[in-house]
Formats: sequence, structure tokens, C-alpha cells
Amino acid sequence: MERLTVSQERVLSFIIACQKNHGSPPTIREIALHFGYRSLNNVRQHLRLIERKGYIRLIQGKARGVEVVVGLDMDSGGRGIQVPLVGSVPAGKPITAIENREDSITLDQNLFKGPGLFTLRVQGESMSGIGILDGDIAIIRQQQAAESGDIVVALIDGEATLKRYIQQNGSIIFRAENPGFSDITIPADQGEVTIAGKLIGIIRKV
Amino acid sequence: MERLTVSQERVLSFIIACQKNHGSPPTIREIALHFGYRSLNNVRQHLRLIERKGYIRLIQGKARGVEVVVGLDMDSGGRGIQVPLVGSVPAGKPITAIENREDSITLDQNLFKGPGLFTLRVQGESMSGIGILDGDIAIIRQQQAAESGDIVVALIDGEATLKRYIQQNGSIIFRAENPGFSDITIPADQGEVTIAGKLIGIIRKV
DNA sequence: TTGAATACTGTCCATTTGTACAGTATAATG
DNA sequence: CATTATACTGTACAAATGGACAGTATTCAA
Repeated sequence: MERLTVSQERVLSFIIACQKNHGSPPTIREIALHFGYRSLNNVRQHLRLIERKGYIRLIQGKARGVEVVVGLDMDSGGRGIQVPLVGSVPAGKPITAIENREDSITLDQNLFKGPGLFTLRVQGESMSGIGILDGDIAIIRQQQAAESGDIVVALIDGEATLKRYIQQNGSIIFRAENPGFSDITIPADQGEVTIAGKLIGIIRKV
Repeated sequence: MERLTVSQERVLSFIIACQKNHGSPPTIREIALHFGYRSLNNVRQHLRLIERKGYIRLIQGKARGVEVVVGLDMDSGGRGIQVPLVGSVPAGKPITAIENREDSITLDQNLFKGPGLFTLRVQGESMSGIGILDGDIAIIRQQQAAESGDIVVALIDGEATLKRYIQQNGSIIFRAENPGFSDITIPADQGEVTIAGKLIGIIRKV
């Protein structure tokens, strides 16, 4: 994991201290006040960089919308990483802005390394051909681009679906791994293809 | 301490759950949304009463300004549970005594509750018909008995295999969920059937 | 019956808070 | 030297949020 700068580390440890002491992370203004920063954007910049390095997750538009993903002291007992379980993925918005987070799930961080992980409950049997069943929890790494053959979370008609992503002479095909479902083909000229992330694992409770 | 009403207790436990899952308490609107209340004032009323009974403290004017003073039961453990990943399952010995543990894996303890959990790497395609593939990590709860229909880790000829356990007029059938594999039938009189545990989940890394 | 406590709906407003935009400064790097 | 990443200042705005006011309904006990 990429290392934090001194300033960034100070900010992160203040966030962690706030959570310990008050049960909730600080606002941007509270951080600025604590360090004597006169600019909010300075704090935002720090938060963005800390997020990009995978230590925290920013939730767009929410008050105190920062979740600490990885503490400073590392291992700290659990070898687990907490990732959000989202109910659905609305189009357009980045994953970090998803409102309807139901819960969070602990993953083994040796198995699934961050940042940008989230989980999604699989609906339907469209991927049953490769052993992904209705009700499974899909583990997704957030990314916009994908390679042909990847299983991705695609936003089609504003709805999030798990499909195999295939590039074929310019067109893009979203293929369900189930004979009962047909391909969704996006012609080469038609631009709008949104990918929310790539499947990197699943969890099933039987 | 004065007791909470049913509605108040529901609200408080939601607040605690939010703090556990997201690291910050919910806003009034998030509480209202979660319970389907159409009035914010209703939630505020609840919060005021919960505060007056001493369970929480409200910080005026601050977003997510609620501190939980006293939890409902506060198990407060880490949300991860570590369970061994065993390479093979020798007959006779209890799982806790297994020598050849390769590694340990962190599970979400909300999803998979102990005790007696261990994990096993699935070898072969014998259960691919129900979405359990070669290389998957099977999550097993240690138990000797099983009900007909359970997926179990059975010790057959000293080898651990994942099979569906079926009781049929006295006989026991271990069935692979794959047309290419045939049943293993243990006649009624032949006693020696050892079950190491029951499948309660899987994890796959793609 | 009366009254108090609880459980709600609905609307409006002021504050808190996140976010965007427009900059400056410094250090490291090629 | 130009470029990039980081570390800041300062202003403005829209959304999120808490808080107040005005009600209604139900339960429960006096």
C-alpha cells in the first residue's frame, strides 16, 4: 500500500481519534479548525489523496462522509478489511456516492486487497453458468475500464447487472453466462457504456 | 436505568448498527428513511426520549450529532473471525487438532457464526452443478451428524470429499452434484460413515 | 372522562456541511 | 527549464441536516 505523507498521516490519525472519542468522524471544517487550516479545500485535497491511497473511503454528499478502511497501525488484530455492501448501483454516480448501502462486510484482506472494493448482492440466475448464483455476494473492485473477458458490473439502462464484458471489432457485448439469457450488444458508435467495477470474487452463504 | 419502549429500542439498535458498519451514526433523515417514517419530528421525538432515559447524548446543531452512551448489549468484538484453512482432513482427529493448517482466513462473523468453523479448498468439479467450483474455499461447520440433503465433508476411504448427504431407507448416499460422477452408497448395515462437517458457505477468488 | 405519554404526519427555515472554482507556493523530477 | 505532486488560501453555492411549529391518533392510567 502506498505510503502517506506526513500531513496526510496527521489528518488520518485525527479522523481515527475522532471516531474513537466521539463515535463519528470529523467534518471537513472540524479538521481544518483542528489543524488551523484556513482553507477547506486544503482538507479536501488531503482527504482525496488519502482516499486514493486506499486508507479511507469518501461518501459523496454525506455529512461526516468518511469511512476509515485501513488504520495506521495496520494489522491491529483483525486481518479483515471492511467493504460496503450496496443494494443497487445507480447510474452516473461514483460508487463512493451510493446512498443505499445496507451493510458492510468483512473480507480476508489477504484474499481481497483494496482499495475500491465493494460488494453487491447478486440478483437472478444470469451468471449461474459459471457458478454465480442468485443471492451470492459479489466482490467488486471499482474501475471504469475492463478487458475483454472480464466479469463486470455494467450499468445498462440505469440498472446494475453482472455480465461478461466482450470487445468484438469495436462493439461491446455484455454476455450472461446462462443459455436462457441473450447478449446485450452496444454498437461501436454508441458511446454510453458505464462499467462500475470488475468481479474479483464471490461469497455464498448456503 | 429506565427502560426503552419497543420503538425506541429499534431506533437505538439501528444507530448502533450504523456506527458498527459505517463508523458514524445515522442522520435523522436516514433513520426516518430506514423505518419508513415520513416525519422527521417523529425521529427527533424518539431521540429526545432515548436521550432523556440516558442511552444517548445529542449534540446540538451537529450533523450526525448523536453519541451512544450505553449500548444495548455491546459485544463489541471485531467483525472478523479467523478460521483455519486446512489442507486435508485426517479421520478421527478433531478439527482443532489438525496439524497441517496452511493458513487462516478471516470471515465476516455476521455472515458465518462459530464455533467449530474451518475452511477447506475444494478440489475437483464434483459439485459444479450447484456452483461450487474447483479452487473455491468451502466454509464448514464441524459436526458429526447431518440431515438428508445437507452438503457435507465426508471422510470416505480416509479422504475428505464434499458431497450431498442423502438418507434413503437406511442406506446413506453421498451424491456428487455433477452428472459425470456417480453416487457412493453406504449400505445400512455397514456402520463406518464419518462426517467432518457441514457446508455453510463458500468463497471464491476469480 | 380526562389527561399525560407515546407515536406519528407535514411544512418551513437556519445552520451545517460538502463541493466546486480560482488561485499561490514549494519541493521533487526529468 | 518545464512538469508534476503536494500543500495551502479564499470565495461562493447547493445540498444535507438539525430544529421548530402545528397538528392527529393511540394507549394507558388516574
